[in-house]
Amino acid sequence: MQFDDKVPIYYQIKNHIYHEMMTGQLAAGAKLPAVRQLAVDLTVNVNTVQRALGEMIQEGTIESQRGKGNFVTTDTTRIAQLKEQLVVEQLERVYQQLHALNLSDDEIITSLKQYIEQRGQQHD
Amino acid sequence: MQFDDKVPIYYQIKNHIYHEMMTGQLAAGAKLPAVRQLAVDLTVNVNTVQRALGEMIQEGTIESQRGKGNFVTTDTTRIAQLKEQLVVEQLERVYQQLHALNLSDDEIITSLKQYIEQRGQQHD
DNA sequence: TATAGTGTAATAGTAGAATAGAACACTAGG
DNA sequence: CCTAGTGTTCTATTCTACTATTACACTATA
Repeated sequence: MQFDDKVPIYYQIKNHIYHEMMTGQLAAGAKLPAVRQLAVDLTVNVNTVQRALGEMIQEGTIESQRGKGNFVTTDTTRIAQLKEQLVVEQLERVYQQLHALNLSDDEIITSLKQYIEQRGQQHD
Repeated sequence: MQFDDKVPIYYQIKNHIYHEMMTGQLAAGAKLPAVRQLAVDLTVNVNTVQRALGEMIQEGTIESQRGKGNFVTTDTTRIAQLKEQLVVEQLERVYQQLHALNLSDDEIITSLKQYIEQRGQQHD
């Protein structure tokens, strides 16, 4: 896996797993790959995986069963809340950053629209 | 100054200075505060300031004059390009992140609009 | 020419992230 | 009961960001 060295790997692993949860690759109640397998897949150490999972267990995002494995919570409401929270965090950050670059509210929206339009022409 | 411990301080200092350049607090050709003063203002070590400035000097964003000080480049085209680049970087990142959370192009734009609208009602 | 203000560089030490490796605890199935 | 698969924990080590401190190089000016 590709990592941005500007941000801790364990943090990026959390986002990676969130991604799979939100896209349905990891449905509610699903069993995650074994920590040692995850470590291999992500080309990362087991302890780093464990650190990421540890935080997600604290959050209630996943549930750990010793000897069995780690499982996505079956609480779909919890997952929906999590998604909303993650989206808002992203929006807050980009808004703050673009505002700091002196873009007005309208300019922020417009520039995003333009970016997506141009992107649509070139890719996908 | 407030720092996010998920990203290197020297990196956040660069953004801080970019911010002041884009908002005109640091106009083209303007002299930056002395590195030791910046260190005090940002409650950070001189070497950390120097690391941030060093990268900006490499970029051509600021110019260093030994014994005199550091100055914002007078090349306004360069500054405009930099701003465009920084904006696009932010857009790319938020697009990728929200896309990873399974939001469609339209949902991304809509959610940003909603966020800004709600924000406008509560703040400022 | 002396001094204060500036950028630059080097050293040494601290803390946190990440790694490697081993050991321990629990579960399921033969 | 044994074994394989699982999560959990611990120690030691490496690397990088950051800090603290000092010294050096250059500029302007009194």
